[in-house]
Amino acid sequence: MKADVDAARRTAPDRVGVICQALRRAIIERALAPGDRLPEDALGERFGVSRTIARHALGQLGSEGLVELRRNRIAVVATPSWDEARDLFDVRAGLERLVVKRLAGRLTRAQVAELEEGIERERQAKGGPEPISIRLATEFHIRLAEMTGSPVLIRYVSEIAYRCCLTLALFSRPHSSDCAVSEHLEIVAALAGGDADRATALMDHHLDAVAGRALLSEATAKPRNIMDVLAPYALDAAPSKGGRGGR
Amino acid sequence: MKADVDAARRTAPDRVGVICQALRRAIIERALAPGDRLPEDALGERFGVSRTIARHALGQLGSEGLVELRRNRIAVVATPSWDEARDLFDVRAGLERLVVKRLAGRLTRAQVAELEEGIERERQAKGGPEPISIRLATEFHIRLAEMTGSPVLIRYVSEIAYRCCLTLALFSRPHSSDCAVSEHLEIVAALAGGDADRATALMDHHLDAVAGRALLSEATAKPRNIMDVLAPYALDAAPSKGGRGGR
DNA sequence: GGCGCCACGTTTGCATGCACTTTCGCCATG
DNA sequence: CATGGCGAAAGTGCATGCAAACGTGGCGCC
Repeated sequence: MKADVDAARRTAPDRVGVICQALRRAIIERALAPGDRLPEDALGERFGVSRTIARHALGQLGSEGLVELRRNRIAVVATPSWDEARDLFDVRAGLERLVVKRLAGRLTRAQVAELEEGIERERQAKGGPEPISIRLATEFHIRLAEMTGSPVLIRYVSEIAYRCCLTLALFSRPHSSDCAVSEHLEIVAALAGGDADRATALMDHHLDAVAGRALLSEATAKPRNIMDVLAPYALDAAPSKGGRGGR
Repeated sequence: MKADVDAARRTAPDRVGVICQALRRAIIERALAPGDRLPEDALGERFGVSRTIARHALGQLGSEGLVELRRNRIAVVATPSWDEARDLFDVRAGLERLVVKRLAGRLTRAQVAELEEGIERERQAKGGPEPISIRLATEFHIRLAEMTGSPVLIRYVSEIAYRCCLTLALFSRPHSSDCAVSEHLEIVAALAGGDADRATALMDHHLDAVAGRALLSEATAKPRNIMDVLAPYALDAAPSKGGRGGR
């Protein structure tokens, strides 16, 4: 019955999902940069699982476009070309238009509050480390998608948002997410006000602006020890050191 | 370089992909119906591979939403609910609008010919077995997406088109794809003529019509999920526990 | 006769092992 | 000094083995 379900949940760690999420986070916060190598066994060792699991996780991320898988070769964090980046942002704009269309005038007071709270966190993080800002900004868009209640939309927007982060890591200049806060606020205001046209226009402009800021120059990749970078992300996933990790 | 790539291709059977494609086709042609069980070892035996590969393929299809994976349980072909079906068609319309917007007025003569040739095949198959018609109609939409040259769009449209086939298998009445041929022709004509507005309108109408024919009402649906069938009967019999399982 | 429990077969979860491929350092050669 | 080939090391591709979990049939108990 209920207890059995709970027991099943407790004994169902879904380690593949945990690793995927950890890697996604690492990518979104730029701990992992495009081109970084992700060998199966190093990954497995880091997360305390066998290659089988690590391999599965890589397969998943590969199908999401975050990781490049080539046969007989080490998986690497995807390195989108400039064209792909433009394409990504373009499709993303289309998808997020769908999101705001569904949301305009339909947000509950609680949802608006939740969004504004998130934006407040963005504002507070503005002075702090850039990766956090990027993560928070991305989470805003994903939270928006989640509020549509459409599983497909949620999946696609999340996926493409992560991939866009990847392109930002490649092409953007340092202070590229400055105005995101006010733009996010405006979008929420338009949504709360039920002005669908204004909301879509704002969202379009917002993404255009992000893409414009992002796709101007080309940055240089900086090689380093990827597995060390992963350490903090492995902490709440690996069985080592009993450090319980919520989430 | 080119030679290396070719060599890699030759020695790269990519059996996971082969199995995925086979299953996708089986689903699209209704050889596999929602709820059908897909045990790993049966699959592996059928395709001459080990469970490892079959498992990988199932994971892939699971992330595409074609297969339902529950921990420690046999994978089954996905059984979308009526709400999910509506959502699917809605998002699909949005995506395909993006496709026609990109394509309007940009199709080469060869591409138009290719599309019309495909539609001709659809017309010829009209008298034949229904699964073939469905497959051809779906391939039209996928081919359209492919012509955008946008990998993301291609992936999303393909995926969602396959999933829509699944909902058709569940909810549609026998002769539901009759008018698809003429509607497809009109869309191609509008695209070739460069009339983006008309093309999007036609595509909207087309998908609306397909969804309408398919999803007429919840009442006409013929759900195969026995538990769902029983739900109304359980209402005055069961104590409470309206809890729909899963996910 | 109905109900609950247990034990068995089936199926998945995961790790490991082996074969094959790629990569890279090293040495011989021009 | 540059270069080309070779061999070891590293890494992936895949199958198989074992343990745990699920579902089911049978049995005993009420």
